[in-house]
Amino acid sequence: MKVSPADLRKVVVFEKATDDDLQLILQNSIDRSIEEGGFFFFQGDVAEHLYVLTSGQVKLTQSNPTGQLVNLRTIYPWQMFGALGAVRAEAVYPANAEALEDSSALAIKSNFLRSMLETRPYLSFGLMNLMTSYIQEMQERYRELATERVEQRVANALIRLAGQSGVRAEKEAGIELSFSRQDVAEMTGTTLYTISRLLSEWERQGIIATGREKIRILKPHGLVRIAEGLEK
Amino acid sequence: MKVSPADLRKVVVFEKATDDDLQLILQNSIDRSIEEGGFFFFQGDVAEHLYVLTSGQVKLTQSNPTGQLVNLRTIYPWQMFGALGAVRAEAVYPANAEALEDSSALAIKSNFLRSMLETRPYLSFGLMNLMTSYIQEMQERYRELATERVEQRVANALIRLAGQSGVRAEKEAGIELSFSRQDVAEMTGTTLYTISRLLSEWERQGIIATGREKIRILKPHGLVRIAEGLEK
DNA sequence: CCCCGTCTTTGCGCTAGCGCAAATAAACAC
DNA sequence: GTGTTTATTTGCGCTAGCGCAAAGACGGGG
Repeated sequence: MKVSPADLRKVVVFEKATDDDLQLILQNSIDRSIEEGGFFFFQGDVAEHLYVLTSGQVKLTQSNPTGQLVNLRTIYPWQMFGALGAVRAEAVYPANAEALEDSSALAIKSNFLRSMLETRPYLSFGLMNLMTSYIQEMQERYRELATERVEQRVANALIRLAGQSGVRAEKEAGIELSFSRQDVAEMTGTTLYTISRLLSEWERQGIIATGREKIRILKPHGLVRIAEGLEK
Repeated sequence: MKVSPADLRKVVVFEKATDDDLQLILQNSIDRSIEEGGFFFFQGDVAEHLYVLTSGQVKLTQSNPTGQLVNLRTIYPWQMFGALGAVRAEAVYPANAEALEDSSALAIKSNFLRSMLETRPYLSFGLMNLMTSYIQEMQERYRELATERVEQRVANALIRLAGQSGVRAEKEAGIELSFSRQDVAEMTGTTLYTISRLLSEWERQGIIATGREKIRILKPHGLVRIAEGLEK
C-alpha cells in the first residue's frame, strides 16, 4: 500500500506534524504486509519498529507462560501500535500483534522516531496522550474485572467495542460487531461457553442479534442497564 | 517539608533536569500536607496539579459507581503521582489518592509543567517512560486477573510489593510488608476472607509470617512457585 | 491496666461460572 | 453438492471462591 503524507496525518499522533516531518517519517519507514493469522510481532521481541496500520485489522494480545491469551485491544486503520517501544531504546514489545485479516502497516524505525521526539514537542504530546488513554482504559478494565460480574463485564465490553469499531448499519437498526465468542471471552476474562450462554439469553430478550462471528446490538440501552448491574 | 533542588532530582522523571529547571519547578509548586486517611485528590477532580510525594505513603485507588474499591498502586517518597493530568489541559484524575499515613507532597502546577514539556525533551522522555511502565504493569495485572487463580495472583502481588517497597530486615531473615488483608484483597480482586485463609495456609507452610497489618516473606522462592502455578 | 475499635480468623453454606462432551450450524474448498 | 473445518450451543456436574456471622486477637488511648 502506497502511503501519502496526507494519509499519515489521519494518525492522531501525527495530526499536528508539518508536511516535511511527515515526508521524513515516510522516508524512514517500510511497508509490511502480513496475511491473516500472521503476526507483526510477538511479545518479547525487540521493538525495532512501531507501526501504523494502513489496512486490515490487528489484535493485540498478551500471553502468559502457559500460553493462555488475553485480548488487550483491536487496532483499526490509521491507528498506531507497538508504540511503547518507541520510547526506550532496547525495549521489547509487551504484547503480540496478530493480523485478523490480511493487513498492511507502515513500519517506522523506533530509533528514528525517538530522535524526532527530541526536537518535536507536538510528537511527544501526541504519544503521551495516546499512552494516557491506554492507561485509563486499562485501569477501568482492571477495575471491572476485579469488581464486576461476568454479565456486566461482557455488556461493558460490547458497549466499548461498539464505540471503537461499530458499523452502524443503514437500513436495519443496530450496530454490528465482528467478533467470535472466543474473542469476547478473551477480552473479558471469561470462557467461550459463558459468552455463548449470555449472548443466547440476550438474544432471547431482543437486546442483540447473533450470528457466526457477528453480534448486532439492537438495544444499546439494554446493555447499559446490564452493565450497570440493574438487572439481576 | 522544605524541598531542595537536590531532593527533587531523586524523582526519576527529573533525573536529567538542569539545576535551573529544578529551581523553576520549585517556584511553581506548593507544599501540601495531608493527614492519615485524608485525600490529595479524588477520581474525577480536575487535575490542576501533579504531585511528588516527599514523605509518607499514598494509595491510589479506583472506585466504581457502587463505591467498591480497587487498589492500583502505593506511592512512596520521591515518586510522582497524579501525573496523567499533566498532559492534557482539563484532564481529570483517573484515581483517588489517599494518604495511608500523615504525608506531604510537592504540588506542581499542571499548566506549568505542560509548558515546560514544550521545550524540555528530557522531561517528555521521563514522563513517557513512567507511563510506559504503568501500561506494562497494568497489562500484566490485567492478564493475571483474567487468567490466573487467586493463589497465583496473591503470590504475584506479594512478590511485586516486595520489589516495590519491601524492607529487608537486618537480623531476621525476611522481607516485611505493611498491608492489611483488605489492602491485599483490593489489589488482587478478591476478598478479605480469601486472603486471610491463604495467608494462614502459607504461614502453616512456613513461607511467610503474619501479623496485624504485617506480612513477612520468609521464603520468596515458595511464593514464586505458587505464582507459577506449580503447586496444586 | 482496661476498654474499645479495628483487624483477623474460621466454620459453614451457597452459587456463579467453569469446562467437558456431544450435538448442531455455518462457511469454505474442491 | 459433498465433505471438512471451524464456530456455536447446551446439558450436566463440579468446585473455587464468595460472603455472612461470630469469635478471637491486637493495639492505642486514657
